[in-house]
Amino acid sequence: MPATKKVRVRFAPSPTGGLHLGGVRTVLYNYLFAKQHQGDFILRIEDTDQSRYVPGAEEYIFNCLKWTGLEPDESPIHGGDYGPYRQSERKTQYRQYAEQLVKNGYAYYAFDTPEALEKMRMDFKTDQNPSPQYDHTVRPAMRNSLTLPEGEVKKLLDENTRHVIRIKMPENETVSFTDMIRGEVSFNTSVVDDKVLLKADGMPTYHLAVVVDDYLMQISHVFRGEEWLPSAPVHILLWKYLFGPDAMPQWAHLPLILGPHGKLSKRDGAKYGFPVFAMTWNDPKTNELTEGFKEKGFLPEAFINLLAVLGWNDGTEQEIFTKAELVEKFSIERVHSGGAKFDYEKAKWFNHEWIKKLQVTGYELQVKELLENKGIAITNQAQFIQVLELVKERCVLLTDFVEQAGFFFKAPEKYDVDAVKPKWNEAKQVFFAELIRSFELNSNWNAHDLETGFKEMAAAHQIKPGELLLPLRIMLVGGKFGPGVFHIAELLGKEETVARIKHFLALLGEKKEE
RNA sequence: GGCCCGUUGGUCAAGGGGUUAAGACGCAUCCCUUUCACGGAUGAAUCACGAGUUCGAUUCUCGUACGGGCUACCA
Repeated sequence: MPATKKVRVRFAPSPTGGLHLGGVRTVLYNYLFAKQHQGDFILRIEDTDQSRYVPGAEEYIFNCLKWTGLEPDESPIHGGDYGPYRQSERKTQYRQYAEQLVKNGYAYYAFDTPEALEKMRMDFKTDQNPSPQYDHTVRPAMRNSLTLPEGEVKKLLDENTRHVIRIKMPENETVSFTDMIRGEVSFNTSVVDDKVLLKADGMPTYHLAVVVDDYLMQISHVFRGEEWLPSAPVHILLWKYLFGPDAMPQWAHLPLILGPHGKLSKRDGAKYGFPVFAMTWNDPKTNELTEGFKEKGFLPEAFINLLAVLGWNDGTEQEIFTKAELVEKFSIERVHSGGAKFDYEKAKWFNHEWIKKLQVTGYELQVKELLENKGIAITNQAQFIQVLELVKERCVLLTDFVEQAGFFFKAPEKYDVDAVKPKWNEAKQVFFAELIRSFELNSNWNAHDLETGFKEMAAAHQIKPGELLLPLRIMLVGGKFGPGVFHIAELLGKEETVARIKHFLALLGEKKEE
């Protein structure tokens, strides 16, 4: 009996589409647990259902893991000693385990056609039992190696008749196990059906494949979504029959992340306007584009932070965690057992906190790209960094930088003239004309001196600074937003500041004449 | 329908027989800021229900209700 098995955990997605929040959180918890215990985190691709294969989905999953910084130690592309890491490439090894189960009386061949199964469901359907299962009560009525004479079974097998292998669930046994989150969970085998283990195409189903692969890959802990809880007894039994209970990993079934009406879905995201996928997913079949958290403007640091505390906390008031802190503090026992509704407002708050917290060099490249996509070119790198520093506390999403920082590098296209015009007068016109001259002669171009000079001049003209500040802001920014006006002027530089004032004055002149 | 899991403000949640039942998001009001944010202060809002155990239950037990998941040769 291994006293301390090396920690080896895995995330096992099937490559069928976008990677949603719940999936990323499962990755996160697995990753954190592995790193905390100096263990390995493995990515295994569960592509046993060829009918659901989606090209590009696997590569997409890798990209998501890369973006979130939760990269596996072993995977189809990272390699490792327990490969191959795609179940489709492991196909040949599953059959022997299924046959072994048959030989030992724990499983059987079933020759029922899809039509026969359909008929069974119709025949056994009652009001009390609207969806009959292939279980110990119906299997005597079906065509399988338990009901057919031995000779006929052999003949069918020899003729290569299409068949599956099903687990033979005990009629009345209690299967129980300790879930690291929920404590003891138990099931009566009489209500669990005879799950197919090996499909007619020779591929294993999830149930056989997870157990075999987790064994072969020496997985020590299985953390997966709560939706797997009902099939846990099948897996427990398979472990017992195949490898003995001592080899079995420890289990934890993670609570679901809920949308407004149940399990969070892509539909919820579309309907309520928030992303559900880590990164944008382009479905090659429908060509449908679903925006992800990355493209929406989330920082990976914020994304894993908000996911970590959706269902877990360390018992203190801390909410902002770095990845390193999470590795140190995470504990699977403190994960909630109840599902958590996803709150997009709070998610944005996390991102805002991270934008403020992080060095701007941590995301300047992405912001630059966003600006360039809007036709705003960055030429002065030093100025760019200063601008980001100045406006970052006003940005909740990375995409907000376009509005908050864009005007520094490209003059506004639209001006909120209406905010100025009604109160415009000759005195202000004179003031700004003089301001231009004064600015042009200025040799101390910094926010503080600019402000003092501006106020002195206002006093000389007997105009309250407040009445002049807003017009100046509109001239430089185009609207009523942004940091302090003189900080803006400082970063804009003398020439650009003067040019924008002149331009706006000219604009005002035109409008006046209308 | 059956099985399983769950239930502390609108949301995330701490707490686990005796508490003024933390904190965060969001919301409201005020302060700061002659813009918008940040920040600060204050406020409204919670233990699903019913029994039982107990001197005392939000906390333990049992029911009920509600929510969710599963019920495929999908994962």
